[in-house]
Amino acid sequence: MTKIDERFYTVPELAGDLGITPRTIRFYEQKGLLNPQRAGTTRVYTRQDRAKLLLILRGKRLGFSLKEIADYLDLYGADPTQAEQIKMLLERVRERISDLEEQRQALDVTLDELREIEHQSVDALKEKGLDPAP
Amino acid sequence: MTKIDERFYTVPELAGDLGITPRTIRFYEQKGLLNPQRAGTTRVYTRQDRAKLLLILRGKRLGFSLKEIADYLDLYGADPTQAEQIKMLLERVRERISDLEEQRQALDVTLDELREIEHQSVDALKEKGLDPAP
DNA sequence: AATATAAGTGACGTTAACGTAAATTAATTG
DNA sequence: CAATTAATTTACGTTAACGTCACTTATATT
Repeated sequence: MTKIDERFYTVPELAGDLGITPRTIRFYEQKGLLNPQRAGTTRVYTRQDRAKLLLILRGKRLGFSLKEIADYLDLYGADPTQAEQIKMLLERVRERISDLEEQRQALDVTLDELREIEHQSVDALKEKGLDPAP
Repeated sequence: MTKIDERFYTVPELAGDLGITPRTIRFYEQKGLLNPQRAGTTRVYTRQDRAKLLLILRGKRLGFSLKEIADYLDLYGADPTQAEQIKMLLERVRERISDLEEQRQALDVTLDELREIEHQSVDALKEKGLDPAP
């Protein structure tokens, strides 16, 4: 048993697969988010590395900063039970949710104000006998 | 008649009133959004200038870039009928509305995904006999 | 006039997340 | 082994909207 699946990836390969640029992957490493092995100078990524990169991209999509993602990943592997990791994740996720809910509120307020301006503009143009092209 | 209300403002005064810093006001001028008169080297703002600044701040609140605001303000005074100005405003406002509505959609999708993660995290902690502190 | 206060100026710094270009090194292929 | 291709490194650039700091100039007060 434990015949491990030995599929390796290179930077351009991962970049192509995941729709990002090589520069981005190296940038993440520079920021401490990835630590691939090397074959000479060439980076070699395992499937775990790839999974980690996917986690990073997901975090980004969800609006976390690279710093936050890095903090989270630091618990990765340093926590056998993963309980701390999950707790921290939960905390951040809840923070993020509340941020976004706030943003949503603000966005709705802004939308209302913009619609009001739209309305007024249309009225003003009508009074000049012009067509606002709705 | 036409006894004009001659109230003038200075940079720090406006800044204090409007809750921004003097540097910001000078920055706006540097970007061509304001053109106050001078008494020697000191900037002197009329009530019109103040109104213009309020317009700028409102535009910012609504999410327009300084560039967009500048473009808009350029029509100010260069358009006797103001029809063009209103048309352009309407166009930008509609663009902005549609941007924001899109953002709102994306935000809702993100929120859903985050809530899903929250849910999973809570479950995972429960299985370890830990309290997720809801 | 000397000092103090206020206003202005110019240059540079900040933040985030990379992009770009040029120069190097390494690996592969004929 | 020479040439090509691939990967890396290094350094600097980008964007937006200002903030900071160190001076310099101007006005006001004593």
